[in-house]
Amino acid sequence: MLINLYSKCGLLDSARKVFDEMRERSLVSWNSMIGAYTRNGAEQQALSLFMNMHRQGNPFSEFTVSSILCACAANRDVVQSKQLQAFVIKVSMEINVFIGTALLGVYAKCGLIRDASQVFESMPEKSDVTWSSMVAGYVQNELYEEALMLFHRAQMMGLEHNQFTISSAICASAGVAALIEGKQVHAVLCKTGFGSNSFVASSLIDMYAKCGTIREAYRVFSSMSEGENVVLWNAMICGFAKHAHSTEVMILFEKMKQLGLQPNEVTYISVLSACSHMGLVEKGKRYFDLMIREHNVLPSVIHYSCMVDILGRAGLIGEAYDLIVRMSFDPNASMWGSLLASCRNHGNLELAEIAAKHLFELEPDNAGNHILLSNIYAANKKWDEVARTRKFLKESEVKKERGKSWIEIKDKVHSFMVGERNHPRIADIYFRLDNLVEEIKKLGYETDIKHDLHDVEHNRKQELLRHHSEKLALTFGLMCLPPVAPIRIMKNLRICGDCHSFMKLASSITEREIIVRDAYRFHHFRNGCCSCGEFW
DNA sequence: ATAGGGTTAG
Repeated sequence: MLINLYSKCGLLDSARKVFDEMRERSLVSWNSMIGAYTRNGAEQQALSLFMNMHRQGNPFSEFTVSSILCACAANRDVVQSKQLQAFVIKVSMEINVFIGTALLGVYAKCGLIRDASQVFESMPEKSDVTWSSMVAGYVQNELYEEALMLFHRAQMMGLEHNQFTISSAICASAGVAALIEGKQVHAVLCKTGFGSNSFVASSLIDMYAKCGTIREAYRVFSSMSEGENVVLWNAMICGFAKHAHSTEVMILFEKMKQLGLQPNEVTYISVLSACSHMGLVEKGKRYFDLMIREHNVLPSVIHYSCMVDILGRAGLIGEAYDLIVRMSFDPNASMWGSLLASCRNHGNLELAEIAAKHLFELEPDNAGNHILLSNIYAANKKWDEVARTRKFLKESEVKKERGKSWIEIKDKVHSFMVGERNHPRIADIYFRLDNLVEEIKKLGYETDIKHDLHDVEHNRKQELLRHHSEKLALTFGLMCLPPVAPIRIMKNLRICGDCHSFMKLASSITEREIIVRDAYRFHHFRNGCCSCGEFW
């Protein structure tokens, strides 16, 4: 059929011309044309053609409805997806596998994951696509644990995994940053032979990088033929950037250009963020220029955000502010946040107040911004302002997110929070941590309270800082892991300066490699030094 | 004949 031939080549206009010139149109002709629009990203045309079809009194089938559901998924419209389900039930099509699968996909894409899972569980017949759609749906909604549970459930039912379920499960492992899960899925993958699939491989690279095992990520990358897939390269470059391996970022970037691969907007995000983490101002400016002039990539708000970060961290705060004002986008919270942090590090009160004013509007519930500004006031000895912030925070509902760290030991994840004593071996952990602190003090370490953002009294502050969650996780790692194993700790917030100094000294005194992933990136501590070179 | 999954991003 000509319509399908044209639509497979992406020639929608030609397909439509054939459709319009047909003297008689069967149900299949209508379905083919609607499907052609849906598959080629022309969802609105698919919908309006369906309206025409319906208005002219033509009958429709399950084929028509599943295409329409797929077209509507792109709209991510909550009300519309509910209406669609009502429609599906009205025309008694809910037991069709294709329709059920498409419907759960629509719900998942709208964020209605409970509805998606209800559709999934109530389907009398499920195909492999139904299973992979549901696993993917959980991943899209950041419910990684549930995605992995469903993946394992499929396996236990004796269903065979395909590249779709596997790549989603790998993404889920990356999402929880749990190496043990990721390795399990990788083992499943090895038995299937989908390892050369680029979707699978790029999520695998990303997973290993996010789990703190950058060498393993590189091994996967090297095992792939040097094809022309930009996403594979982006995943690897991004991994190196997260791990502060900026030399490797630059090398891979040059190598991909040599191979004739065009870096795209994602490549440049990683390259620029590598520059920002390493304090490479001139290089950053050069790449920003190269991106526009040589690779025709229009800088997005994210690229500008990276540049603001590069300039601000280097102390060029005025220049960073000018860039925010000059660009044609509305500045976002992360940009103002980056500027505010730079103002604190380089002591610029005037721009700090401007950045904070915007942040308070954009993120009224983020207590961290208020505390950051208050710290800047304190550094400038503006005690009235400090007291005002303190009072505001006490009276308002805004709370700082609590620090949490976790570590994988064998097949279990152990998590720690300041002030919480839920862990079965907590007394022992505190005892050993206090000993470690005493040892490290002999090397000249002093608890440094200026890094702490808690709004509490000073002596209490010192006590909390002493037991920050990453220190608890480290102590537990030292207690449980074999002497040569690197200690990998994950943390939900940015690591504070005190813990950073602490980790450096701890890596030297214990002769261990310590890897801490904070909210932004990885720090590799070894022999008293950190890979971030104090830029973070 | 015509239908429903998956990758990288501050």
